[in-house]
Amino acid sequence: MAATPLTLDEFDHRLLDLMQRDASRTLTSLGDAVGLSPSAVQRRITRYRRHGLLREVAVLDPNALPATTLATVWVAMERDTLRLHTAFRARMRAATEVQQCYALAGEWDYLVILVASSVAHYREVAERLFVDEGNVRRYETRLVFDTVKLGLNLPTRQSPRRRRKA
Amino acid sequence: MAATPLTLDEFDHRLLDLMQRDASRTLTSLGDAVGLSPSAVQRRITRYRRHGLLREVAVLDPNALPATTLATVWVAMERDTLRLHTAFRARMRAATEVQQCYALAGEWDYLVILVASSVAHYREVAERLFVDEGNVRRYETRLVFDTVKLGLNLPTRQSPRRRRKA
DNA sequence: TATGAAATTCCCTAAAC
DNA sequence: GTTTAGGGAATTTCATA
Repeated sequence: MAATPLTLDEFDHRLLDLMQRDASRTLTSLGDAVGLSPSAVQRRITRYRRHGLLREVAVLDPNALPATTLATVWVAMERDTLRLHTAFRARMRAATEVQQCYALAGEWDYLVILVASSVAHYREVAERLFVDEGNVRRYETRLVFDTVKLGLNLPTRQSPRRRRKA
Repeated sequence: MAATPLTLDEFDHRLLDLMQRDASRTLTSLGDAVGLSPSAVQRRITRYRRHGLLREVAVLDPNALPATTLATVWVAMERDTLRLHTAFRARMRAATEVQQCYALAGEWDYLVILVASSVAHYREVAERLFVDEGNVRRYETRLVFDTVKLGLNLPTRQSPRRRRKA
């Protein structure tokens, strides 16, 4: 999916940066910020969407929601079979409680970030996701007691922006 | 911030669920989905925003972006001083390379998810965030080589939805 | 092949009920 | 909560460099 190159110019970088912070801005406001007409902005955004580069979502503040239990889990698989990994990944993608899942290099195969409505609910989910299927050799849970920062902003440039001072 | 209770009814739960998946839907479309008029939907969304519960952001597909290096870092602090923790958290929130930061229970104090444009860039960032300040006792990095799932969807209900079968 | 300006349509927003 | 009406934004069309 989304194997298209899609060349980005400076306008694109600035637009994507702005939209990752706030996707509710109007085309006019975005255009003013980058020096483009609303039409031009809209055409570019349409292109991002068509290429599967961009989607818009609502982000909720976990602290405004009562009884939200977050947990981080590192997972080591039993064997390195492609089949087992594929099944595991499908399970992660399908589970609504899984917020994020990353394949890692090193001692642990995966990092999973889970959300549940209580610790009891978390145990239930962990049992279902990591024990019942039998592919998991070992997993370790660390409960989150505070979310310090929450976002998904990605840099769109190849190199970090130059700073005045190193 | 956002210490308001804010009672949610079934309409709210369904709306928040839909918007976490796709925030670009129109009020009419959302209203049709939950059985409410566009105006009613709009009033509710306005309320979410006023309470700081909801914001809208654009999410980019990391696989559509070349040269995106993701890394997970667990961090143990030198001492348990409130002052040191506060400073650390402020640094995490300020750094654009930090996608997420969670305070953990157990052996490690924090889990940080970082994004950089290259491994070299990552090293530079890690040096700046975890070494230069001197509050960090130990940190361990695991590079991400594949993003299996990426989202921030939170359940808004106290209990998980009942299933037909346990 | 990109742009910006104008016209149209549609949606958001705020009334009144 | 819904229906209504008005203003504003998104989208299309068009002329242009």
